[in-house]
Amino acid sequence: MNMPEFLPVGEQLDLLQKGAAEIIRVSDLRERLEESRKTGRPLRVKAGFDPTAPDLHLGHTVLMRKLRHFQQLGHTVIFLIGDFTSLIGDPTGRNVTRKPLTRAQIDANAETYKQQVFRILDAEKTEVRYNSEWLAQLGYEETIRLTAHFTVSQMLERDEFHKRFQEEQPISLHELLYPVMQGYDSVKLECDVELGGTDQRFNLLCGRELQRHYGQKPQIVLMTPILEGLDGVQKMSKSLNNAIGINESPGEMYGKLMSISDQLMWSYWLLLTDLRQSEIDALKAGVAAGHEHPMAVKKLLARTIVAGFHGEEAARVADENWARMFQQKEVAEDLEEMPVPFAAIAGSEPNQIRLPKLLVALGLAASGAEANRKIAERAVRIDGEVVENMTFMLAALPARLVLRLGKRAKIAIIK
RNA sequence: GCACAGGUGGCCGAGCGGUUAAUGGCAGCAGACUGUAAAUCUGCCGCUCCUUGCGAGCUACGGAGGUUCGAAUCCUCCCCUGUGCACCA
Repeated sequence: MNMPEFLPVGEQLDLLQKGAAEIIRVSDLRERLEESRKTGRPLRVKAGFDPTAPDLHLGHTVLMRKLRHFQQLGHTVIFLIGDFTSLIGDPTGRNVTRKPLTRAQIDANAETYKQQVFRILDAEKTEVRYNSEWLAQLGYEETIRLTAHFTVSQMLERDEFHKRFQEEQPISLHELLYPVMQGYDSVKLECDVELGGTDQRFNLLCGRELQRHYGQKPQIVLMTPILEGLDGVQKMSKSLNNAIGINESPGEMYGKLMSISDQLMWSYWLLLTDLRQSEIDALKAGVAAGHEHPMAVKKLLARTIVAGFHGEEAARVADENWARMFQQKEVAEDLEEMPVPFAAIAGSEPNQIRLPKLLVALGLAASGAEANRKIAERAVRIDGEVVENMTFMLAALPARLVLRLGKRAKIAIIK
């Protein structure tokens, strides 16, 4: 009989508490960890994900990293895919109720989700579950019993609902059911711990409530902070256009990380790297005292995070390219090349091309009208030279042009 | 179901018959300055076309019709949201 070995509880807590916004409650977690160590039973730790937006960004990884910490300590991590929830249509996000996804979309999204998640979690040690396993079978009768555990005013206490109610914004009835369903997941999975962002607070607590009703010990709730996006103000989100996707190229990731403010850098260190709190504090003190240049510390941050997703070598290259492009104002070595058929951008004369069309084809401008404006604003360069005209004469055909609009640049191969 | 208040560009929010692609603010993009930072200042900020001009055309103020030389603005119907009423007749 060999029981799994667990680290002393104090050490486990140390890792688990790093970067956690709130734990309800720490004393319960300590107790549960002690019990687990004594009996050799790993804790069951759940986090749920709705496979609605299959592209993960660094904001999601804050939670994933915390899950990994549990995994590293030998506990069981349950990656719960909220397929049933998204089948109905996820109401989060206070504007419109999202349109329900089809089964095929959900499956496809769940697949890409898993691929991305397992860049952080150990696939072998992760229990993947779908909440349709039990939710799809719930009849109306059982649903009524479930919802009877909560009152309307309890539900309206949830900040999101409360706010909408105050602002006279619509709240659909089914949206009130979400916390209930999520809580029921915890019951079915017999969770010891559930992780979520601080925005999930209400839902997480519903799990505790329901577990009590079902005679289970209420789960411990660990909330991770919401990572601020590149603007340093709003939460990182793809739709707010302030996100760094985990599938982005090393160069883009590095560049975006360098664009964050000095102040924001510290929470990125805390939430996105494995550096210990004491080490972060030391860096911070160094910057404050003036022996460390903030840019150097930020470069190290960017390099560390990029290395985590793409490896040391890619991070080194990204680092060099960034310096070349922005510090020495040259063109990076590995700019993306894009083939563009001449016919699509041809002007009225032979070998003449229309630049707005080229910029759109390269994805540097969203529309021809925008490209026009940017050229007029002298924001576009070809091979380093500011563009003065809307058209450009090619010397020969195939041509290779380095196009730059603001901080982004691409190489067009025109055939 | 009835009554009332609303539905304007990514968001908030003016305009309530005519130089209105539609005042402001936020967000965004670019330029200057920098450490590609942040802050600040300046410009831009519906789409298409070219002869890039203070050019031409198209589309837009929930939807569909209508009135008018002319409508985001007036009328009709419809859709959507919020609030109130609802029993004791």
